[in-house]
Amino acid sequence: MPARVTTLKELAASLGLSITTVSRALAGHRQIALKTRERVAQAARQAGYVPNTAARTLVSGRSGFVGLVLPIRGPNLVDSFLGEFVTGLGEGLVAHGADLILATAAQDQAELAVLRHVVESGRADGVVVTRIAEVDERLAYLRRRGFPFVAHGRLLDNDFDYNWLDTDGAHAFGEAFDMLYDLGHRHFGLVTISEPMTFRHLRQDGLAAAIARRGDPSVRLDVATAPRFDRGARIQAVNRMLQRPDRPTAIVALFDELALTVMEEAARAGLTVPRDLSVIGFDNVVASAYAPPGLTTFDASIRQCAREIADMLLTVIAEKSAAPLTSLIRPTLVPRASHGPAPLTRS
Amino acid sequence: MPARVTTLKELAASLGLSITTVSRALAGHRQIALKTRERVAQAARQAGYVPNTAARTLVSGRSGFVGLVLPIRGPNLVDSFLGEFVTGLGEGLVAHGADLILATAAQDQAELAVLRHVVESGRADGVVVTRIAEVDERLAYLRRRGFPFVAHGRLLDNDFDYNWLDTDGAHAFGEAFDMLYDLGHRHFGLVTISEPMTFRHLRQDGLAAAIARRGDPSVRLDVATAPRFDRGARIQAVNRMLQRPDRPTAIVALFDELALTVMEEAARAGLTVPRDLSVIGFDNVVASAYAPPGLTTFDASIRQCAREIADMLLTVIAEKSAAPLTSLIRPTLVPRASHGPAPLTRS
DNA sequence: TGCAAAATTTAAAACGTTTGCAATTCGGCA
DNA sequence: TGCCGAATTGCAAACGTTTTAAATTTTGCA
Repeated sequence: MPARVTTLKELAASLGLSITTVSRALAGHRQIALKTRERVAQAARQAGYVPNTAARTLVSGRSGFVGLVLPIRGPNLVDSFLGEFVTGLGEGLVAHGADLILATAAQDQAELAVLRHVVESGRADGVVVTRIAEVDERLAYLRRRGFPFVAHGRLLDNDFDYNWLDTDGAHAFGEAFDMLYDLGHRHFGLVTISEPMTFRHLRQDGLAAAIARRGDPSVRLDVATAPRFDRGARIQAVNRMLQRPDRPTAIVALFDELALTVMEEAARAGLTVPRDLSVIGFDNVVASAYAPPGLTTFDASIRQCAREIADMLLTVIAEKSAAPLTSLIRPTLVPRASHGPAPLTRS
Repeated sequence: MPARVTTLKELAASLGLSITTVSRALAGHRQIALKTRERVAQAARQAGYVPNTAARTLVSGRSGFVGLVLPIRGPNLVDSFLGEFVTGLGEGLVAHGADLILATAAQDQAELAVLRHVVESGRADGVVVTRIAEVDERLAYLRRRGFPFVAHGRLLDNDFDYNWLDTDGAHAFGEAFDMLYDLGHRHFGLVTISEPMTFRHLRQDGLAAAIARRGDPSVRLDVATAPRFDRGARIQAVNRMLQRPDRPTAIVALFDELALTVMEEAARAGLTVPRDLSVIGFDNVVASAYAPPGLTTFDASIRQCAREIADMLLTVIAEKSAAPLTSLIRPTLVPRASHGPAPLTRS
């Protein structure tokens, strides 16, 4: 109720004890008499005492925070990734009394600089790194620095060990291929992005591996690439693929947003999904359930992954053990209505 | 590059200066010789010096953080609200060198307790409060405590002054009514929630006011209410409204999620939107663009609002002036294909 | 050259907590 | 009653920074 915060000194004075004793009593040290501990706990509760984070951090070297550098985003979010991710992290952290710090990278500012600032200022005991790039200076920095972190995603080469959790996109894309192949499709399209993120390789490689496994030389794969945030270019790339006389009968998109574009453009081109064209996405964004005829996609359960990432990170922070934690989550197929048998005839 | 952080003491020692001088030089105090300031800045840059947040906070009493208590959410997020809101806050904060702290309320934990903890621990210089309830103990606490905050949303009664930013839902719902009335609709339905949030009143009152303004006694309004997170109950409530022989010809939903349910159930009941039924939502979630035939709704530009909230809060923190800041943002109509003329005949 | 004023730098306290070590109190036994 | 060890409590340092007040150096002018 008071306008000022209660401090340990005040609490100690009101109890006629030393600061040391009160501090220890609240921490539950057994060397403090049980009766004293109870008396202190009672007084602290009544006074609404909450220890000052800055002071505690300063002396203990632990802030109780985990950092996340906010991905710089385009003008419009089209999915709930960030919300789910942050919610999941929060859920995982709160179980251990930790909280989340969100550091935003300003427009002109490199994400690495923000990360460095978070780390060097001692704001956080560990960080989560998302959207892993092919050459990721953030991971290199954190490793050099010996700072606890967990990556959401992976590097392509495993030059060094680190903690990561990734969605098994390779497996999903293989599964998508197998399903489509069994439905008679032989001519495939992949819509991907030009940004150097590792997940595009992992997923594309998973697709290629599944094709190779099948060993059918009649299988063909076309690839369309466009910048992630350039909607115009994306539409162009999709249309180039759709309007060729020998267009694919099945298109796999790197993620739902691209798949939705494919469905929109297919409709505009007079194609009926899935009769003329099968489309499969990845992420299971909310809109994928609403976009007619309902997009078949994979659910990566972001929130759940984030929760596990939080757990991993807290483990890493607690015991700076050498053994790197890794986790590969298999996404689940969400079969809706955008895939079907390959069209029988083709000119 | 070093594994340990650089401290002010080390920096001072390496420069042959006192800690005081280095601190002041970095802060840009004019009393320090220009040449010294430059020399210090150079050395700090090279050493990668970043001041320790805990120490700075402890002595200055300012953490440079703004707090947000994460709304406890149901198992599945259906929109990107949180992501947009957090992004907007981050954008607003980073311009002033502030960052965001996200505190999650555990399942069984009251949001107020988490808020109290954030405030009393000195983690944050101010907080943002969302989802204002009819009787909101958080606002009461913050006011009693004299702690800087900005509310996203408003209380119904203006017993005391506080800083808020709200979307003008009342105006939007009035606008929706006017548009539908002019299209010939006379029988309206409102789908709302049972949770005691103030925005449902503000929007419903806006609708009622518009009806009253029109002064047409033939206008009729039915209201369906269901718990926010109980999908089953919501569907039931919607169907009760839809399956009455004299169902409304136009339904306004408190927000898009409800409107999407209305459209789904209407389709299931064999009704064609907008021929048989007009539907209007609020929020402009991504799915509303994809749900056939395209939901007419209002865009509240969450991200923009959040950015302004951040600005307001930083102002409040900087100058604890008495004048309360308030801002009422008018949402823009996003006309899509879910509204149209009232059906001509009715049994 | 000397002295006051201006310019520049520094010592030390403070912020609120944790913790190593020392001091005090207590109970039991001779 | 006196003493020892165990139980309990307290002193003081430390964490890294900002800031007040004071000390030191430099400059300008007689």
